[in-house]
Amino acid sequence: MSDRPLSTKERLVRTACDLFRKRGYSGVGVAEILSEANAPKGSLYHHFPNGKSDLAIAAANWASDGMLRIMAASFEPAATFHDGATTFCYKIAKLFDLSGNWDGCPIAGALFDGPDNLEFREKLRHCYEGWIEELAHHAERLGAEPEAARAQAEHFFMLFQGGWDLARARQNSDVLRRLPVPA
Amino acid sequence: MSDRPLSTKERLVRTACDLFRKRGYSGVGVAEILSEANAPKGSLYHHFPNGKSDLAIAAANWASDGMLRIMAASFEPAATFHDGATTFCYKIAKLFDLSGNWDGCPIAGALFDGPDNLEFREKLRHCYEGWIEELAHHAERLGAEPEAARAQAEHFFMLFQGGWDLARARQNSDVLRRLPVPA
DNA sequence: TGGACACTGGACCAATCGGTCTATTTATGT
DNA sequence: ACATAAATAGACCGATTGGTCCAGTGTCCA
Repeated sequence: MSDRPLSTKERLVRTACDLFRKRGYSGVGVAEILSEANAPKGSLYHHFPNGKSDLAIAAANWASDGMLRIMAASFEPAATFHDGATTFCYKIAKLFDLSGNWDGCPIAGALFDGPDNLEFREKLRHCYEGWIEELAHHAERLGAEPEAARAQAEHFFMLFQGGWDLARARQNSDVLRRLPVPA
Repeated sequence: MSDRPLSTKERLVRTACDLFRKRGYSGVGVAEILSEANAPKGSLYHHFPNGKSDLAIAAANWASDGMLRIMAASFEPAATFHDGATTFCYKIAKLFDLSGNWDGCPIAGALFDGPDNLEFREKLRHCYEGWIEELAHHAERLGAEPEAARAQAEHFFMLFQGGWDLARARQNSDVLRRLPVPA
């Protein structure tokens, strides 16, 4: 929570992430990112030689790291996977509310309408797999067999992603809070 | 399965739907839709006076109706909700494979990076709620209490949407086929 | 045969797209 | 103080964006 002013590069990554989450990769122009971040065009192409797509990857990685931290903070103190999942959903729902009920998953926002570059998609897919691995790690730590842990992780991942979609469509996070209901 | 040639309007709706599912609303230009559909610009603005956004709504509605038909075909012969859900997932996975492993949900493709027009989003949200209602209807018909049926429907909807996302990220439909696992 | 209307074809438009390039300012190390 | 590099500032570019407009074509009914 430091208040030190952000560097231009950091500002670019953060605002790009915000905007991509709201309107997707193709839905946001570089001009808008630059004006929102108060940065000139030269800076963007200095820090990210490949321009928009580099920026999108940096934004996704930054957001992915943040997501992994939220996961860790939710699951580490939890007694069961279900408890951790519940905490996690509440945290995400809270952030969703703060964002004005419109921020989507930072990976999906870039992955599904980004450039049809294979390497690009592979990088973002890797973020997803990282989330699932983190979930599986906690599931295993909390008692599940390796194979079952992975299944549990994937299952929760999908439920959570779909819940995010529905919350976005409704502009209402309630559904996220009711997510990990015991069957 | 009739082979009668499609009208220009139908061709526009179908190709727009296909393209939006692959690359999202902003990711596809009208020029590309027109060339893919072999239609001149005049036809588009004749059939859809508001242009791209009208076309997107028509495409989403058309796809939504198709989805409802697949749901009906999957759940009507089913003995339990779980059976119907399994059939449904297999059908969607099959279509996903046929599409080249990249077609996303037709509603999400337009909803999440379409124009920030309120009416537009409301129309697409309505499609989602229609799917959930259809699922809830079958859940109730197959024995669930109304409230439980609705919860079951929403739960499956989210799981399914998230599964679709993951299948897309991996370009592999396997995860869809394993979806409605018994807890 | 002629008028009405649905539809097609495509030229044309201002605005925006992502990106390049160079000049200038700011920091850094000696 | 000076040299070197990092970073900023923004003019400029061709291509593409969604959209408008109108002349032409086809079709159907009077």
